[in-house]
This record gives sequence, C-alpha cells and structure tokens, in this order.
Amino acid sequence: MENYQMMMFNTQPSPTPPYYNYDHYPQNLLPFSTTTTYDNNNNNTTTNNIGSLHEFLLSSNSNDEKIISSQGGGLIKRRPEEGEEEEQGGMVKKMKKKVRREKYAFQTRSQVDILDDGYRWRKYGQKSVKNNKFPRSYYRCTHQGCSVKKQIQRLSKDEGVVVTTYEGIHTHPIQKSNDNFEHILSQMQIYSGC
DNA sequence: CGGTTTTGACCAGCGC
DNA sequence: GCGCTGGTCAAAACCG
Repeated sequence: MENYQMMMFNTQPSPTPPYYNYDHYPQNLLPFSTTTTYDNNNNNTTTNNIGSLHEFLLSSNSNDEKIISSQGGGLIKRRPEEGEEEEQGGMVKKMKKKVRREKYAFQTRSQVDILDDGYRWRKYGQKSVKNNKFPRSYYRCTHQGCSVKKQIQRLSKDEGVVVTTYEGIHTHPIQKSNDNFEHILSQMQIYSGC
C-alpha cells in the first residue's frame, strides 16, 4: 500500500496521467495511512493512523480549520460547515447568511499543474497570490447544475508541489469512462514497474 | 461553431 | 475611509 500511496502523489507528465479521484475510491483503499495534524501556526500537534479519507472526514469534528499532511504528501484542509461559524459581534448575521461549504485541499508532488481527477472543469479565473510567484487558477465543474469549484496553485517555496483545493460536492457521476479503480491500479503498476 | 482559456475589471472582506 | 487581497465576471481570443 505504501508504494501505491507514493505513486498517487508523485505524478509524472503523461498522455494518460494517473487518476486519483477520492470520491470513487473503495473507501478502505484510500491512500491515507498516517496523518499529521497541524495547528494554525503549522506546529505539529498529533499524528494518527487513519485508514482512509472517509474515516478522517467522519472522525473530524473540530470547528477549526485544519491542515492534514498525510504520509506521501497528501494534505487536507477542512473549514467549518455552514452554521458552524463562531458569533463575532456585528458579523454574525452576514456570516450566518453566507453559504460556506466544505473545502478540502490536496497537496501533490507533480510536475504538471492540471491533475486529472476524472471530472471536467472550466477555468474562470487566474490571480497572482501574495508571497507566491505562481498564479492561482480557479476552475468550476462544467456539469449542468453542479457548482463544485477547485483552485490550483503551485507552492513558491517548493516548486514541485501543487495544491488543489476542492469546494463542494459533485451532484453527478464521474464524467470519464476510464476512471475506475482497475484503471487506477494499472496506472500505478505501470509507474511503479510492477 | 461551440466550448474553453485568457485577462483586465469589478466587488467584497478585512486590517490599519 | 483607504488600500490590499482574494474571488468572480465577462468579453475577446483561442482551439479542435
């Protein structure tokens, strides 16, 4: 499993890049075995054995935004769900009305920025970001009625790392026919030389 | 020709 | 109030 995990996060440019859509993984085979939790100051707080992303999402009940770095380079950032905001003076009403959805970020070591997750995306913006020489790209899912967004940004301090942030949940099946677990496995075997 | 990308403008939130 | 920053819009350009 450890080899698979590394393959999932270390992609190479290819006509048929590895697929790693977590929503469609068998939940017990997600590439998360060990996670390290950091607080807002990036201090290491805990290290846990977590069998899968699914388990992590179920077990995570803190209202704080978290950054989770998994063995192999995965990273998850969780934000409070709608209605979880702390009340802060005059901001309460606005915060309550504002729809905030779950946001998860995956940190991937890759030479390519666009990592194929099986869904079709349309780019709607690009911005330069403070303290980062690489721009951040904004994408929306092209499926009708699906409002999932993602952001892609390469780290300035580690140019080999791409951070993909997903916001929202897809309301439809995956849009590419060859995105199944057998395909993922065969891709990993090709790259790992098995 | 339809879908996607590019890119400058615009807007909202936040700190000072 | 003002400036900075992040996020979105939308028209034009691009591409298969």
